[in-house]
Amino acid sequence: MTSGRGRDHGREPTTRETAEAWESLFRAQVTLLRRLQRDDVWGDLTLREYDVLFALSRAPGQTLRLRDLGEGSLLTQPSLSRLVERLEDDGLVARGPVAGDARGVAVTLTDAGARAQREIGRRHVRSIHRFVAPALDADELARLRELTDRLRAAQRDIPGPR
Amino acid sequence: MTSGRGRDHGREPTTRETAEAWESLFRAQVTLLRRLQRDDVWGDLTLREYDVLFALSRAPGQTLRLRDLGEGSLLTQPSLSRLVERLEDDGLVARGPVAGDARGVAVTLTDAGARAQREIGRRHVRSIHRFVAPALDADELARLRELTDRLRAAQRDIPGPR
DNA sequence: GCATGCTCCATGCATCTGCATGGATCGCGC
DNA sequence: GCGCGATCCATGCAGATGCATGGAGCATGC
Repeated sequence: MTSGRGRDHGREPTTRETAEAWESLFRAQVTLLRRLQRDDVWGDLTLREYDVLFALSRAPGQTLRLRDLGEGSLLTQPSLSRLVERLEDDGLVARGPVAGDARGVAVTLTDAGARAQREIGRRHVRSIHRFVAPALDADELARLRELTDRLRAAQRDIPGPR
Repeated sequence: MTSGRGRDHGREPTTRETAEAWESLFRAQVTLLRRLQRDDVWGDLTLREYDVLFALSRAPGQTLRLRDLGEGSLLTQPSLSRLVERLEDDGLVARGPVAGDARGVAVTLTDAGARAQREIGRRHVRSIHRFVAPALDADELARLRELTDRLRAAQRDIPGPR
């Protein structure tokens, strides 16, 4: 009897298989992330600060609510709140009101912030290429991307602990 | 002309392809890690503390030098040093000398530490299965594991920034 | 044998993070 | 229009983290 899952037709993985695949993914990410962080491409910013600037650079109007910034963030809400405060002090982002919701805070990339993001981003992608390209060819990378995309996308449909 | 890379015969990926694959891997790990951390399986420990106990549980004699613990760790050397200090205060590990090197510190799992690792580990792998199994079938997980293993293994051969 | 540079670990200190909480606003039922 | 729980963000505070540095032992050359 097959399980009722939609697009997924192969054999259901065992607990061990899921654990081993997750550990491999986890270790690969940790190893690579540490190398990327050590690479001298970050200027005065940390990876987490750059990540916020990057998210803003992709957003329409280079603006996001604090809430939405927190969605894919590595930080908790209070930490993100203060990180944005520091970025504002450095002139890289500006905070403003959200139309139609007086609780919200809209975070916008300033010109200086956009410049910083572009410069760091350019160096960062070269750094990525240096570490990733020797390991996997184009087809393998496409497959890796597809699998990790699906892994992430599936999380939307799985209920949380609460 | 083909590049001189050994086992890798496919097309060399572009900078864009490496960056997009890395971002997908990165986001998947962050998303999943946050869900795993929220899951109530950790008792009094943090993920990083558990990770140290886990590494020790796999080591011969359940013992590792501080230096080796740091290899795959998420922490810097000083932070790891203090984390181990806390674990020792809690009775989960013991510190001792290293035979033949008076500089070294050998960290050993205590019985209580081994118990804690097993209990948390059991809950943790169930948690992993819950989040991963709905997303990918057994073949896909095996493929994902192979790709991430190779990605990580390749880092040994790539020179660092210094 | 000894000087010199390197490795391993610990510690002072500033900063960052998370937890708990609070204040303001929103949405919804009535 | 009003009450009440939920959402959004900020802040006090304790603890964890990283950077810079220091001290002790090791390894190498001479």
